Amino acid sequence: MAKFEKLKARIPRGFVDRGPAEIAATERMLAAIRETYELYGFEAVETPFIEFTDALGKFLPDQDRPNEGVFSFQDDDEQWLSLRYDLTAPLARYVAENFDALPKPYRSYRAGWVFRNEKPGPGRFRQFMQFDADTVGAASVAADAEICMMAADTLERVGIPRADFVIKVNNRKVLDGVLESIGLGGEEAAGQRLAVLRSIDKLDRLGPEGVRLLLGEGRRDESGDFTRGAGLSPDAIARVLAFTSARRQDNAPTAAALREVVAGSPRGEEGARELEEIASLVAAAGYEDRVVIDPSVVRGLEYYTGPVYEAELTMTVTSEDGQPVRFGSVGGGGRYDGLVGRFRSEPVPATGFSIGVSRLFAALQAIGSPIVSGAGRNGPVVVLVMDRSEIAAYQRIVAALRSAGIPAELYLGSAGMKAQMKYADRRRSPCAIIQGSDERARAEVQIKDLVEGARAAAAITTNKEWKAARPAQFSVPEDELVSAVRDLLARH
RNA sequence: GCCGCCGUAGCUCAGUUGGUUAGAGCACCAGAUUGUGGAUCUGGGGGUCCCCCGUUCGAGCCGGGGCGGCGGUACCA
Repeated sequence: MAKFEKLKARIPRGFVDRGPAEIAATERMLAAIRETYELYGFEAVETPFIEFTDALGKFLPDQDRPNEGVFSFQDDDEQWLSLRYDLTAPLARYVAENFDALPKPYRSYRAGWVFRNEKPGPGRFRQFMQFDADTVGAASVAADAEICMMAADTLERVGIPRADFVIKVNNRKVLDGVLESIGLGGEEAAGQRLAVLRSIDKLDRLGPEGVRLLLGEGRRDESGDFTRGAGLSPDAIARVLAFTSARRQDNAPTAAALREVVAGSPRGEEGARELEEIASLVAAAGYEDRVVIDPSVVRGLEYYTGPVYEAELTMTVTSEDGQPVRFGSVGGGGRYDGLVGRFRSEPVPATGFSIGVSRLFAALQAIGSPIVSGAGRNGPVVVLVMDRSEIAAYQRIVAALRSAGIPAELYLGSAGMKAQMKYADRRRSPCAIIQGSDERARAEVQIKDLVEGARAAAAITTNKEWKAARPAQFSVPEDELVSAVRDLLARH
């Protein structure tokens, strides 16, 4: 009866639990990213998970669908609050609110969880972590170039070889120039412009032919679903596709080709000039092999106003089931000159970059980067309980280990010795401490080296032998316990 | 949102044309060993066969609806 009323233990979809191994590995990766950002002179800042909904640039939720895309709720004074869905909008709020107190340009980084109320997919969750760095108050493309180079350094620092990634750079102004040239310049074409940008954004997944369909009439996918196209003429489609494939062997010829494509559009020409400048800064610093102008990069977000970047992993890895897997983008960013200005009367230029922590982590695991695949840490030394009446004595042993800085715990369960050994094994304990009445009478303790013991077990076949051998177990006087354990830890 | 595939033990799955009390491997627990993690052997716990309705003498299996998972696609401020 009561059985059927039990709550079912389950996690909401799009959310995941993480165990100690993954947490430790992620911490190592985050530390490497942080070191790189700090090397470039960025400083930490932290903002809360929750902001006023309007500060995030989101329209207020309406009655029918209060959580469309973002998790939102009303405070007791009726004001709408939301869980942040990226780290950029909260930064803009922070900078605007503390404008006078911050040095300009303001260079800051932050890592944190963000939330999106969307359908989860492979590698897409409703809670995930981003690690951002932004420069606020610098209009110069030198700031953009620096962010790109830092992104490259970061990927290298976490263990991705130079040959296996590329930081792609494009410029929204150039895109605008192209759109202008095919007659999509005016206000009334805004919707169509967006459709074109979205189509281009799918180049890596659908290829030029898929994008051609999306730019024109529309496309039917394998599942039979139909996506309406942008409705461009064949001529306009050809121009857009020509633009996206304008990438050349090196940055200089690519920039020259782009300048040609946007000739006549002042905004487009400005964008091309900016890309040329970024290219020369990148070349001067020796990053021209990793930071590459690529006109196919768009980035879906509307708030970008100038250069946009995307960090892409180029290597293929074979997955568990033998399928080749491409990782693609693990981060991106761009210039968003209008975002802080929403809160202030004067315009505030800003540019920044965001790493998708979970995706980068998955990629690092797949390529076996030592930063995430290093052997799991040892657990604590486990002190076994042989006589329940002697708990105080065991507690003294644990305390002695702890005060020597050695992680240790008293077994607090109720099982017998065999189960306690299994417990220690499962905790990845380096050793177990055993003191029964015999040892106590002699003021000794047994130390069982579980790491060495596991090694010895391989050669033992019968249980009788195993028991008789008591591999890797030795006895020491109580007052030598700490130094003996310390020696043991030093060996493993 | 739309399209497709799939829901049987903690996990991976088997389950005959609809027919008694639904199985296996792994995992878990215990014993063989008053006090020793592996291996081996023996035993044990664990299932509203996703849910509801229907067809039937009888449903894990057939039909309808729902829910959930996975994949694709769209959206992603």
